[in-house]
Amino acid sequence: MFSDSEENYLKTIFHLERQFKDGVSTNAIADQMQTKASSVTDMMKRLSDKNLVNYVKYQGVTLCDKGRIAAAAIIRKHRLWEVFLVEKLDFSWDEVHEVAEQLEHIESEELIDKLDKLLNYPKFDPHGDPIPNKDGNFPVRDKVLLSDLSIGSKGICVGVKDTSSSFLKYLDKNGIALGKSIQVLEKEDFDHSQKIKIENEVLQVSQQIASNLYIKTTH
Amino acid sequence: MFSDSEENYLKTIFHLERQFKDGVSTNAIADQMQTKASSVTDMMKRLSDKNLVNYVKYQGVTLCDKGRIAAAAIIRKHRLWEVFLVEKLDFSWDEVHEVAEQLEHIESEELIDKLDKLLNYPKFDPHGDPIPNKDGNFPVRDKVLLSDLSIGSKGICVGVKDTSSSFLKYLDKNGIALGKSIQVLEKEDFDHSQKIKIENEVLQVSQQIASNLYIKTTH
DNA sequence: AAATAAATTTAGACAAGACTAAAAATGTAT
DNA sequence: ATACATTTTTAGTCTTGTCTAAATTTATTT
Ligand SMILES: [Mn+2]
Ligand SMILES: [Mn+2]
Ligand SMILES: [Mn+2]
Ligand SMILES: [Mn+2]
Repeated sequence: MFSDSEENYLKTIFHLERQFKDGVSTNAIADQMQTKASSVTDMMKRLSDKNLVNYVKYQGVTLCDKGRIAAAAIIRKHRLWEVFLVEKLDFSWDEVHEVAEQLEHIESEELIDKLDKLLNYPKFDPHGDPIPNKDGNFPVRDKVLLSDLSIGSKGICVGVKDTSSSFLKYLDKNGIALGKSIQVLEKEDFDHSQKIKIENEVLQVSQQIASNLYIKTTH
Repeated sequence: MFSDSEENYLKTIFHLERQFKDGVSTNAIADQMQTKASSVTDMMKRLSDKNLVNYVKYQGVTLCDKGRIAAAAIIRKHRLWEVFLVEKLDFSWDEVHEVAEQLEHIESEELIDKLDKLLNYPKFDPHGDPIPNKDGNFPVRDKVLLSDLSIGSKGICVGVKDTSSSFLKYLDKNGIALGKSIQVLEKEDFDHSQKIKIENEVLQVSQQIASNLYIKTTH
């Protein structure tokens, strides 16, 4: 249907649209995709010709419905493959992204349906990110950054904002994983570090850590 | 490492080398890949520059060691993915080829190792074709075409020569599957059709069928 | 051995995607 | 409002992979 390159552009625009609701700049896309703005301009013209994006010179780009549906399908594939890699092949959550970047471009509706079934229709990927259904709708889940919780709050770890390998490995090393219970014990005014309890372990985490971990509060 | 296109050429040459031991013609490659001989010539020059094939103008092409190893790796991936699709995702053996054609180009040593492990290190794919190991060595198994067996011979179905969907569906419909026992009951001189026993069912098959089914004889 | 047929390569063109350098548009500071 | 800086687009080039048509080489006949 679409080339790998086109799919990567669509996906990137989809993600950047949250941040830049009234039009994504070619530079923003170029930065994200490690390419040049001139290359982006070329591609925007092509995607526009195919009615996948609304592109007005000098005014950035937004996805058309057709483009948004295509983007959601790619994200669905990416995240389902990530679940597969972690659940079935014992990859760790910091290793799956690169491979999923390739697998997301495999074209086969039936393959994805069967993969979805094998994985028991997961709603979230290994990083806690929502997996859209076949219609492109994303499941929603209340979540808040650990850094925004007040002392005493309890919850469950449900996602990460930063998905870099170094952050994920830090979490592994310190026994923080999705699904584990968490409680804020203390907050330090000076550097915004926190003392937290993960399951039954007490741990001190910096502001940088706390602002990249999503929690679903339990009350 | 190599582009999808380069990999497809290498794989095709590998397969055609059995048939044309002393050099595969550009036309043979073009026919197989549904492309034009002139495109093949272009690619042969590129592959030759990369020391993947030996190419002499007008004299056909053979794989270099480097090219043969690369080809085996691609075939390994293709066949492992086919096993995965059938064993884990319940694809039928006539549906897997197209998808495997795409999956074989995914680049990740670790992915294939882990897939191999998940599948319990299979030696043969759903069509009975051998899966090379990491070093590029293919397991061997004695097999002979059903059409070459004499009356009374017994064996096990171990592979198919024709992997077309129509042939595989015919086998499904008539209860012929890899692993099942088979015995030749009668052979008709006139049209070379045979009466065979599959497990406990008796069946009449044409020469065309018999010459596309591989049997491992049991005595 | 020359003539003809078939296979193969070359020449020239095209599309997708990407890059660099230059031009044009937009935004900001005086 | 004008000058300067930044962003974005355009123009021109390159690589990969493909094609058609023409030229060349090899194979087959007479
Ligand atoms: Mn990812
Ligand atoms: Mn993810
Ligand atoms: Mn196959
Ligand atoms: Mn196969």
